[in-house]
Amino acid sequence: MAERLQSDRSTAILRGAAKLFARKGVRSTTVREIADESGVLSGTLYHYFPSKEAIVDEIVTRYLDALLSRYHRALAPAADPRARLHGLVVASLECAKVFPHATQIYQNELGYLRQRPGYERIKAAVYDVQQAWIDVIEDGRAHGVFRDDVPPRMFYRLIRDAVWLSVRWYRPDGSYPIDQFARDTTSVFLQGIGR
Amino acid sequence: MAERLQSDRSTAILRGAAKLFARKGVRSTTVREIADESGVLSGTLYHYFPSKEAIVDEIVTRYLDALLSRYHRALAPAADPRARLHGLVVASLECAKVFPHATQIYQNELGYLRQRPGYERIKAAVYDVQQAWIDVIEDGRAHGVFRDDVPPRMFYRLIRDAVWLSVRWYRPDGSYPIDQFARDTTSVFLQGIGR
DNA sequence: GTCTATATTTCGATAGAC
DNA sequence: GTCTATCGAAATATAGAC
Repeated sequence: MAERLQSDRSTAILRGAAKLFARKGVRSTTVREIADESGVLSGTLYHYFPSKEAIVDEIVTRYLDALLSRYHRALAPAADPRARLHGLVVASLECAKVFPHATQIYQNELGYLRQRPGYERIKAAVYDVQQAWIDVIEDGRAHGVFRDDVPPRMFYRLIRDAVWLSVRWYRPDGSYPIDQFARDTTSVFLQGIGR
Repeated sequence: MAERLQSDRSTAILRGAAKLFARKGVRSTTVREIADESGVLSGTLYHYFPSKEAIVDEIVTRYLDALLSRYHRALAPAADPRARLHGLVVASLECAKVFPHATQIYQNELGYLRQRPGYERIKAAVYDVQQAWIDVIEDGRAHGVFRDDVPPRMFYRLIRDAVWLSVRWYRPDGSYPIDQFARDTTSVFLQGIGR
């Protein structure tokens, strides 16, 4: 049997914590609840993580790494700004499907994380995510395929919020599969930004 | 000098609490912090409100009342679905300008409020807000001015999230005034949903 | 490596003087 | 009506047995 890179306990704790953080918020979730959800007792948590905050940081950091990795894969092959924008939407939604809880934590608790020591560690990743969108939008304007009467940052924020917040209500199922959802989202925004 | 309908202390507490709730979340805000922000000491809070939760309820209830009032004024005169959709966007953004903190609390903490006793009081108002958007969108489809290849609830959620979350980053100023912002938002979504 | 038991801190809320 | 002082509950984190 192959060795695991990470102990099962550690990942179980991260999973359980992410589920609760997403549902109730970081501050409203107690370490005892995390322990219950993970199948251990509260003291055991501190064998794997130095604090509750360290668990949040680990969840968000892993999520951002996965997101940026998908962005790079999605952006490389496509040259057309419209295809690249679609690629970012699909990559974000696929990442939200794999990490639904981390996605929700990221967009719900970013303001809270920002004013805490240790935010520097994830600050760069947050910036890179934003810049990926801005680059595509400005490129589309430069090539004349996106309208230029709306500020790029404005459009970025509109589509970002719409895509990110979908984790609050969208649940993939047979009647409305994720690829259809991604097509609809891109369709509305591409038509909205197009000229 | 005219009598005030509400004591200055009470409104000061509501203002201070809303500011902190919006920035840090309800659960992360302590009653002592609310007292500091409001210029009183913690014991005094309980002369005006029975609990911290009661303060949240009051903030959200007042906000929803103001929002629905604006919706009714905005929807009455316009018959065209496009004009009515624009009216909802403008009404929401104007309300967000007057009550920026309450707007943020509403969209950040609704999940938290939902699972608390006393949610029944605001449940109806939340439903009315949603229904106002759905009605306009379905009306636009029926009249053939909105595209019919995207589910109405899907479109409602896209535009709702984009409009509501603007309070996280949009601050009205001279270089990008609120009416321009409202026109841009409506423009993108109307072009996105149009056919 | 996991648990039991508990130390320590912080929070919401209350009591009572003024 | 406001403040001082504090209670009791709940939370994070630690100590130490096994």
